[in-house]
Amino acid sequence: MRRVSAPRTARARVRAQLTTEIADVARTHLATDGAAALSLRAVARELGMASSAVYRYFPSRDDLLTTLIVDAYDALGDAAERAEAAVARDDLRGRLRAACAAARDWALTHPHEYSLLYGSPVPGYAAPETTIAPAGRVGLLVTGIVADGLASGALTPLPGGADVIEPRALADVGLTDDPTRAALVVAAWSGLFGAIGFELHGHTHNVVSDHAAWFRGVVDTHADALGLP
Amino acid sequence: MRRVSAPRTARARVRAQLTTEIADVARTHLATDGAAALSLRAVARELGMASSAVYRYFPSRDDLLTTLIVDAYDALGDAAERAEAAVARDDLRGRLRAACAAARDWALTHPHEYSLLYGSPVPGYAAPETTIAPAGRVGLLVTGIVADGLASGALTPLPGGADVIEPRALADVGLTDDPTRAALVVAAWSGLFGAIGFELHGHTHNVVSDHAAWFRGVVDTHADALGLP
DNA sequence: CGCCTCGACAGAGCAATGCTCTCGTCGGTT
DNA sequence: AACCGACGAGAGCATTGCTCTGTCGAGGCG
Repeated sequence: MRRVSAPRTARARVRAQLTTEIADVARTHLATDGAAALSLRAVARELGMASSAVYRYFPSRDDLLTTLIVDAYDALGDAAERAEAAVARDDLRGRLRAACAAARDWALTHPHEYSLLYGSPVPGYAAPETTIAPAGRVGLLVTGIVADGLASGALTPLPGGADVIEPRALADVGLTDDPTRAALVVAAWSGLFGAIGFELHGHTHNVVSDHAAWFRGVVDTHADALGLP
Repeated sequence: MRRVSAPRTARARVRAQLTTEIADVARTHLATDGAAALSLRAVARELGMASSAVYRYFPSRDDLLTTLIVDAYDALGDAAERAEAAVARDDLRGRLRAACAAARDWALTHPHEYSLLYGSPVPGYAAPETTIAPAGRVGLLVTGIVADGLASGALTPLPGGADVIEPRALADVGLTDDPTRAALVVAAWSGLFGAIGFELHGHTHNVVSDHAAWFRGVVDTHADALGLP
């Protein structure tokens, strides 16, 4: 949420304060009513200010949404990273399980925020540059687990590996010599969020009885595909 | 789209006609502008009628959306079923590949409709009963492939199988004696739409270079997990 | 210490939305 | 032929995002 690092003047300080205050109120509205119902006027009302005053802090509703999106990505990333960090480094499968379970928990506790991130994009909203870095955190986390396995020798590169993954992305995460597994990582990543989305949006209603157990199975299926011991 | 089977009177016929006409215009708006931008008034304008007149045919915007959703589910289901039907019955993996590829193609050609089905639910919109049957068609299709394999002996039931899937759903699709595989089917189903959604919503931007090949890999991973020969 | 500029805010206003209500009108039925 | 009900139009209400104009107060400069 911090917009600028050092609020020098008192003016700037109170401005930063109000900015976060607006974002906080907006976040609660988002959490209770969903993204599409997020009304700038309602936020202003709750803050006791005129709707036009909010525009001094956020040039448009989309900008407000952007900061909420970035915050949500960060919260989700934090949750997953914290859970994953608590597991022994050489327990690759355990790290994946922990990260995935934390992501699911976060999604279940923040359904509307999750939908904002991984559901249909908001109409007329084009994700700006600032969102792409936080968006990759969970993917990076999974990638890191696999990269660790390769580095320690617990995993050996898989054969094949056509040009499905961007070489640039491959190099960034140190998986240049195992592109096949990189593709599997992306598959696991998307499958993970597909499973969470299905549960969240009710597509498994009357089909899955124990969602937690089913999700664990999904994660283990991906762990098997990745060859995690 | 057909609302009632036999329009007896001329009145009923012209009514049915106008009803589908409204839905058709709404569908084009949905296809071009997305679900949230679908405006009842804009549809009425394009049809040259007062906005209030539309309410004689659809009691609310949500009802219009519901018929669009049902139609979209049916179109997606049709596409997948047609593609799958063209493959030799004993080629289980080929059938899965065909169905999945068709689903992806349909999603890429109808992104907004796809988002309406598998993206975040529209705010304040509660999916009525009528949507759940068409929604399950693609899942049923995948299930049918596995069930065929079990019936022909190409597949043998997997061990284990905790109570993760609803017994009722298990019985409905004839997978009572292979609950483990049923859970894998649901996993494949959700993973499939997770992958499509990732591609569609740009989460794999700068990561995946060849989406078609990557998607084939995802499908084959699930086919492997399901044990398809 | 006084002035003055600039940021902050409020309110009115515009175009648009979903939905309701009322009021004519025309078609099909008894 | 009379009538009843479906149909369509128009006005209206509450709401939204966003802009514009005017006013006030606090901070900086002379």
